Amino acid sequence: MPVTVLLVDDEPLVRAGLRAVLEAQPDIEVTGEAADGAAVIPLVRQLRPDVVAMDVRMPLMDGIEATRAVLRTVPDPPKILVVTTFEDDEFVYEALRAGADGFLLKRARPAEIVHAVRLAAAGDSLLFPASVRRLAARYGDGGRPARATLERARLTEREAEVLRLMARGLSNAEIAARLVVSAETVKSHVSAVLAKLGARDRTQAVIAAYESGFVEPG
Amino acid sequence: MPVTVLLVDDEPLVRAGLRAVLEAQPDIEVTGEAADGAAVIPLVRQLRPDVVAMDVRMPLMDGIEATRAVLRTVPDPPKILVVTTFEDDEFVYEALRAGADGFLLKRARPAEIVHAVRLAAAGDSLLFPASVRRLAARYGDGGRPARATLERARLTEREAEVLRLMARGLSNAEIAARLVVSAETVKSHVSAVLAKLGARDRTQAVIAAYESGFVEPG
DNA sequence: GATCGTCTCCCCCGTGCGGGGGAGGCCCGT
DNA sequence: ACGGGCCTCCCCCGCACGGGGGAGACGATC
Repeated sequence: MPVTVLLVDDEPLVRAGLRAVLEAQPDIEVTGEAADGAAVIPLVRQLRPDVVAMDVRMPLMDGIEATRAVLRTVPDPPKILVVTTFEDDEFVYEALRAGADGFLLKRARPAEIVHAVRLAAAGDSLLFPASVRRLAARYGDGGRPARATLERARLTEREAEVLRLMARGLSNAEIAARLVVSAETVKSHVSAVLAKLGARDRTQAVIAAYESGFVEPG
Repeated sequence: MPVTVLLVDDEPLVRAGLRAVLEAQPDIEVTGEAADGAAVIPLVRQLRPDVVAMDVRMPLMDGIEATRAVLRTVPDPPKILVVTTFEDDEFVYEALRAGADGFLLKRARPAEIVHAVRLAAAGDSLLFPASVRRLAARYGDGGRPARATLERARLTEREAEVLRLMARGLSNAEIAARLVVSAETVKSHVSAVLAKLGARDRTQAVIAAYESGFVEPG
């Protein structure tokens, strides 16, 4: 049986885009749409979708409020994916606390969006971008347990941290300042990252980070 | 024969939405897509669409610049509809001055979007929302540039080519070999790219390329 | 004709980067 | 208790990188 999805966004164009992307998949079915969070609860009760794609910024009731409302009042609630334009740490944490299961970045490629919906439907809540995991780890009780392991590479924790900062354009000196270690230490980590990724320089490493999904655009 | 449309927006989701809305019409055909204004001119020359749906906010080259560039360099140019999220007076007036033929508001209903495209294709340029006419009336014949628009990243053909190769991890020497020019020439282009993108080094430039959709993962 | 933008090539020069090698402290697991 | 990752820091060194200049050739535009 297919994964059923409810779309909640005040912009018809975004709804149309999500519908087009999702309905291209044989195993995903968009069973309803809503233009505001205020309309979500009755629709969820009626349609009982597996996943709700929820915009954050809506006129009457925003996505955070609506997420809280659904999770508070609906028994056996659907997975909720928050649709965002930017990775805003502030509101990402709000959504996390409200109980959202993941994010759909508007900048993401269709395949990634489809993937996120499938993951959410399967109960897998590992689809948070890096910033969310950082926040979840930092704030602790935010909701889901934080994911520490990154199986994508055999990078150590520290090396992954360094790679993330490299992928944000920081120099070795800036990374050192950020991590409060010496520049020599950063150089060691960078060299290790390059060796493990088979990259010749930091640029190739960053490319690998993007291509592997280790970091995501947006 | 159908109305042909080129979609230019850095968000794949918006492109998918426009495509879904427009292709539902038998007399409208989406013949191409681009993720940044920098890619528009060659595409317009190649596809010769009737209408271009142009986003305003794009990383490398914004919709205003791209609109100017198209109208300045392409003979018998297409009608250009600027896609906006909000009715931003600033953008609206800039777009107007750049020569845009109309607007597509993301909040608009599909029928209105379709209507706007048909009107534009028919050469009717009366499809500005009320705010635009207000502005046009207020500023009259335009006694201002006012805000000196800082030169946005407007990459030349060659620079874009170099950036693409940078984003594939090539060194200056390798790019030189690929393009059959000297390494000095490549250095010149790289410096120009860095300056235009506001990047400090090639790594930051590559990051910008990914974040803007100028290159895409996978 | 003059001007502008683009592409091409060259110089010097400082430095950030990355390789190679080594080393001490720490917490694991066996 | 011992080895093995991991993180940390240090040395030397070569070089690609990038900035700041300048300049000639070509085409398009004015």
